[in-house]
Amino acid sequence: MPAASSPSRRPHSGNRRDESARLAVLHAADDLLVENGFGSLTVEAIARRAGVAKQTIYRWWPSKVEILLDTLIEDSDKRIPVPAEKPTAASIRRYLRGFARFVTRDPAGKVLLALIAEAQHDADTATSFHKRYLGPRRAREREMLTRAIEAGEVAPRLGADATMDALVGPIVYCALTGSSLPRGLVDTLVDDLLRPGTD
Amino acid sequence: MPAASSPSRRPHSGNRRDESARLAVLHAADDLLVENGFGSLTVEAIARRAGVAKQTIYRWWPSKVEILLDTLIEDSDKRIPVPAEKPTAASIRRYLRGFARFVTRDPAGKVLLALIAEAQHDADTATSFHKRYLGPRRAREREMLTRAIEAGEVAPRLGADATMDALVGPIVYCALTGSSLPRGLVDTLVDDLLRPGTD
Amino acid sequence: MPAASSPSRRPHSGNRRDESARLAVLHAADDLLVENGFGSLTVEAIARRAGVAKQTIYRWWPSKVEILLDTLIEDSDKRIPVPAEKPTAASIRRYLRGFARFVTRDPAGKVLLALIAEAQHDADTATSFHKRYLGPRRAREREMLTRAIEAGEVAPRLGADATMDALVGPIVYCALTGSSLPRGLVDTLVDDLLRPGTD
Amino acid sequence: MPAASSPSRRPHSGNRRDESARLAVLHAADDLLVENGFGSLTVEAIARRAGVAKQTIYRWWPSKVEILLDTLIEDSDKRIPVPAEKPTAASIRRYLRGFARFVTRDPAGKVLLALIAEAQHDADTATSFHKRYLGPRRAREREMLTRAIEAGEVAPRLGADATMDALVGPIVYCALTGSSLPRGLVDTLVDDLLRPGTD
DNA sequence: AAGTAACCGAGACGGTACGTCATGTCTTACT
DNA sequence: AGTAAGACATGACGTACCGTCTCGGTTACTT
Repeated sequence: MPAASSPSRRPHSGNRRDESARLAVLHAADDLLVENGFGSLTVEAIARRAGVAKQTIYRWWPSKVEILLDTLIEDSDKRIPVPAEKPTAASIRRYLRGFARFVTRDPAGKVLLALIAEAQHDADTATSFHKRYLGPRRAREREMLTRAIEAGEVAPRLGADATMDALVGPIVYCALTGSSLPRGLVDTLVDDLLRPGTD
Repeated sequence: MPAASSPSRRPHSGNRRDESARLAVLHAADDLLVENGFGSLTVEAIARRAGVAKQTIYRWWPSKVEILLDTLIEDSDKRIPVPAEKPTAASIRRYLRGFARFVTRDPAGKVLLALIAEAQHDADTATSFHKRYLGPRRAREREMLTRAIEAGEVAPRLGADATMDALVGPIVYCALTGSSLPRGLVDTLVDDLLRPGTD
Repeated sequence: MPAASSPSRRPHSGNRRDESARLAVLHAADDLLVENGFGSLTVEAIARRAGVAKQTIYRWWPSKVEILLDTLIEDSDKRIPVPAEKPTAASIRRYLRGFARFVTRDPAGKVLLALIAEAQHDADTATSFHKRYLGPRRAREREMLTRAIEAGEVAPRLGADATMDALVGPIVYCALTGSSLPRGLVDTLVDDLLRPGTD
Repeated sequence: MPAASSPSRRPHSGNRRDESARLAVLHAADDLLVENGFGSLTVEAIARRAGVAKQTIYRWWPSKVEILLDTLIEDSDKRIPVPAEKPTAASIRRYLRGFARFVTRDPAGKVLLALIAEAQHDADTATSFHKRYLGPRRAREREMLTRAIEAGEVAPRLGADATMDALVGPIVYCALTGSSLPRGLVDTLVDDLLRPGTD
């Protein structure tokens, strides 16, 4: 064996940002959050787990919250995209069920809960969370619902935003309190609040 | 009588627990939470603000979370008692409006949000929060709703617990996301989910 | 078993100083010093061990050092009294051998070493130690030596105080450094420094 | 030249140990010991005085005793080196006088006394003190004396170690008890115990 | 081909807060 | 009045992370 490689070293790319380091940080943060909870999620632990220097984290992310936001945005775009084309009552119901599964059973859902929580503790987190995640997502949800209303698919008594809150709120609340989602909750909410089709 | 009292000293009561110290801690914690948020709520700051030794805090509370739980329990028993006698559709509506006001406008409501949040970050907090606050409160809410159902005041399609989650969830969710509660949300929820009388 | 007494309780006497408490404190301090060293000798530990309230200690002794001084004075008067009547070269030699044994092997000797040590760390200890122990003892030793010189028993080249320092110093130094006393050290010191009888 | 140097900032050296921090700690410890005594020498005070974070101290020293040992070793190598080459009766006398001055008058000598004292209170200190300071120093002193004996410069009746104890003991003892060293003590000890030349 | 610039792991640094321990003062209730 | 019990304010302990900094070393773009 020549001098070619030190044994267990991830080689980095030199001049440009090291994509493998970025991914390692994202995954380390996610894993640690799921394993030990946000409370013991520290930048030093992420760096250790990712095999990355602390400074590499601080170079690219202003705080651990932004790391989690990055993972959350990627994951929720992948797992629970907001239906965009021609939404029907059925597709909304499907979306809410997907959201409920994401938030109660998917490890990635823990990140969302943790960020909602941290936003209570820290104003910067709240700002970032709204600007980067919640705002855009709500906009797409509102559009989905508005189109459905215009198409006559659903006819809620409340405005689009308030209706989404009334639908999503119980799901998030159950997830936050650790209660398993009661059977039929999503369906009943959809039936009672969207009054699909008729009155 | 010359040396009767040294001027600026809160005398403590000796062998028994100092009630004034207990209250000072509770209020200091509450004030600091409202002023600076949970993120910068430290035991040292509480002790400073309360004019109390750190050890006095650790003697009586295992963590700052338990301090907040104490204030929350006292405050919410005072401000938003669960109606006990002969609940009607109207009293339930009134209770939910009170709860919404508590959680969105009352400083003491911040404590509830902070504890829901911290329960996401720390398992011990979750346990304590459920055992000492959420469990008992939910039990009383369930009883309230069950009695109203038995009395024919309301007729929800879901079970008592699920119905409470569907009613309370949106309120808490709006508070957590900092959105102001949409006009008419509580009323619509009551109307659509409790189906008072029949349909 | 009458109703007279709770089982393992030393009853206290009410109005006058409780002699049994005094002795319990003295013995507890001594025992703890020998068992764990001065470093972990605390007033609270003494109180626990003696089965006595902390305040009872503070009422009668200004510090733990004074407790140790009390035990040291009683013990060294008992174990290594300074020969008073008609001192001879032989009785001085015997005294020094006794002192050496006390300081290297007797548990009570540990108290002397601890107080010499603590006197380096704390000025009040130094003052108290000199006033209550070292001063009086040195006075008696000087008198012993002076009488022996006047009687022609010994003829040191140095003054009485300096000679005692030269005799006692090596013994204490060996004890402090934990070295076992070299064979023949005391005898050689006596022979070489006191030049008994002749020149 | 505007940004040439930020004025009052001790820049630290990055990856490697900061030598100026090391020295600041050493001097702070030394100064505080001399000013206030070992009793009020705390790690926090050292850190404050040195302008250093407490953790920087704990990173490099396991306890304040080791800090003092470092200063003692450096200082006594500088101030009272053990004569190595061809020791004579005169050089031994000179060494003892230097040692006496060090221990009674030099501020650095206080460190030696404090460590001898602390070794009585704490077993770890005793171990460290012997291994790092007393052992090596005694070895060099023994060698000095052995060579002088072999060269016929001196002829003590005791072994080399015991003789050194008999010479050094009184000096240390006087320093510990705060008595000023009696005039002629060192000379008389040398004369009577080393019996230089003949008998 | 040599020089430069941006990235990387490593880790020391000054800080803040943690939760624990001992201090010496104080009050209560009992004997 | 002396005592056991124990709460209290104070302050040091040693630990864990924070976010900033500098070090050497490694590519990959210049020139």
